[in-house]
Amino acid sequence: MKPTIRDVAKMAEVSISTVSRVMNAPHTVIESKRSRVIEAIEKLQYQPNAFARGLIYKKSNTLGLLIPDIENLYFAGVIRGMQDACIKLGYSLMICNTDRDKERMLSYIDTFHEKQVDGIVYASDVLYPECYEKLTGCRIPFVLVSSHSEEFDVPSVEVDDEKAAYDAVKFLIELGHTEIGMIGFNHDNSVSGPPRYEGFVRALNEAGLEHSVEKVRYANHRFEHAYQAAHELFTDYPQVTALFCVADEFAMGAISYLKDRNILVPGQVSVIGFDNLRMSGMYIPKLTTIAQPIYQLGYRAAEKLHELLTTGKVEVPTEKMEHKLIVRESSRER
Amino acid sequence: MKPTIRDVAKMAEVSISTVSRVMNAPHTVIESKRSRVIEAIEKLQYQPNAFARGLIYKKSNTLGLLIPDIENLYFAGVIRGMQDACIKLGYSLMICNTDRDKERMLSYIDTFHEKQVDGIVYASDVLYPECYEKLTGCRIPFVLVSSHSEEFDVPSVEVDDEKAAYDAVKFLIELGHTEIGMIGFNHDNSVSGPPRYEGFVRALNEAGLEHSVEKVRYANHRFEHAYQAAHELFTDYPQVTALFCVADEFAMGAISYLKDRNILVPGQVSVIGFDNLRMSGMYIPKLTTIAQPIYQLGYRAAEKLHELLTTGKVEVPTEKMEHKLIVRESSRER
DNA sequence: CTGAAAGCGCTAACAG
DNA sequence: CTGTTAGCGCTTTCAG
Repeated sequence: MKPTIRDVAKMAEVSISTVSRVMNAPHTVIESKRSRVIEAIEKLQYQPNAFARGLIYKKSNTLGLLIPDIENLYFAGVIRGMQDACIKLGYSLMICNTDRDKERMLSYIDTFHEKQVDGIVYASDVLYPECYEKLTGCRIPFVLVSSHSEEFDVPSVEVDDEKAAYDAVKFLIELGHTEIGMIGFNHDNSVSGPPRYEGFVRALNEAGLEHSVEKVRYANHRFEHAYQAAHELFTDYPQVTALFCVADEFAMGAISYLKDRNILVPGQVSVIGFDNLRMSGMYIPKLTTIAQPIYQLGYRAAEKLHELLTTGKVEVPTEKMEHKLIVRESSRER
Repeated sequence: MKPTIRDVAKMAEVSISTVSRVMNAPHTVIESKRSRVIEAIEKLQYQPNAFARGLIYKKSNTLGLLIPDIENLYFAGVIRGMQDACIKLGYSLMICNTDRDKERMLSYIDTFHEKQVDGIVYASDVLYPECYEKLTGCRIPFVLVSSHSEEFDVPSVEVDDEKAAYDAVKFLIELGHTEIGMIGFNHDNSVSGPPRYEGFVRALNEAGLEHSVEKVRYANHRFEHAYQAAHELFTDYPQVTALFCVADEFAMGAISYLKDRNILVPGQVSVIGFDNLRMSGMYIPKLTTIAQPIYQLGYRAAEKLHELLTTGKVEVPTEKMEHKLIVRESSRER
């Protein structure tokens, strides 16, 4: 059996409250006893039982994270940021992969509830009403990252998707391109899909390139789908010379397709991505992209949740972080 | 306040033991009361408190995972497998990113201990004696994945690294290459580093290519380092025409270097990787590689840990899973 | 079939 | 400064 506070007390020949005190308010216990207790703790490798503590404090010092796909480099970066923030703030982290499946989310929320996580970061997925209801029903505080909600009033951290997409497309236009295509996220199961499309449209309109508005195909978060989407797009519009992809993974899928078709990037087609994944500078060609502060997004989300947990509210409920254009090799003047 | 068993009991007008019974042994309570209780549970959105339960059962139904780098696609795949197994087996998962830092591991083990995880999967890192001591001191059962230990007797799941490396290099040799280089893991902080090097050497020796044995450079798990390692290797041995990389990420880094130097892959140099990451088929050129059953490795590790937890031992303590050569575009006959 | 009561490991008054 | 004691929310005998 694992040693309990009683074992420590016995070994140190003090009462259990004294042991408890050396753990929670060391200076209130006389040196002689304190050192005996500390010694006993070390000898027994004693660790206070988090269940018993949780029962009293009604806190688990654990945060839950609901994330669509851990195998996506974007989310892996977010997790890393969150985890570092959690270390700083004293939380453990429970990560759940939702696969964008609503049932799975709902069931994970139940688990989180049962395990008494102190709060949840809800990443990227659209905030389904059912999830919102359940979360508020359980009274679990939560924040959104890489997402936001029009319907509900929930703190969030993200980039300005519309503006970022606009900047990307504007860059392509300034390069002299007039036939511009896009590979976007489906609008029905993504929250950044619509604003990124709007940014695309705004840049086009501003440049009088309305005719390109229809050169859009949608893909489902993984590069295989982007490969396929690129195939459809270039079959329908072979005249396209520049492509805006709403994710670096899509850019890689599209470039892979173009390569298979022997179309040169950036020789014949310029491609710009979105995210600036860890590997984007290593792709061939190196990806021009809109960088998101991925790590910081995760970090800030955890901080925000912590703020909500400790003060009951957040100063800046919806926060937009800066994006940045990074020009590398996959784009070129027309 | 979250509702407790008392609230449910009150609403259903029964005692708390009856409520407890409908949750744990529904058939032992009469239908009329049972339905009242169930109704109350739903109305209150009641979830039993895992702390209280844990205190009694001395189980958390939570597994811990110690992983070097969540941003590495390889580990992301392992996690995915583990998580699916955990769902099947009824565990939650607590993932911690060690960054290969021993202090960090030790501190995470303390956290796991305190949170009373039922068991731990220790991924890939070398099993430091300090960690082993602590883990056994805490009496937390654990298994290794993508790793093993010579020193200690711990269950493990991995591939046969020596054989896999041998197969990779043999493939290169059969392609007619005689000047073969390698980019490996440092031997001092990786467990698969040495066996993969040995496989390389064995294949070379078997073919009478001993002169290539020294054409090795080491890199530190990320492609930037592999890029640098490739630089050093090709500066010292420009005659190399085939390269064995012990990770796909290394292969990407090396190819990226070669590309920057205008050396064609596979035209002038053939490259073979290791892992078969999710993105390896999307790289340019598509990577020839040794596939590991990444997802299954994670899945099996969780199953093995579960076996250890429930039966107290494992049937097959050290398990090797099958690897497989996948030929794509980055390799070619000499 | 059901309720009362003990107790899991710990903390927090409360006396001394 | 320190020991005793009453719970935290739940499960589990033990009577009835």
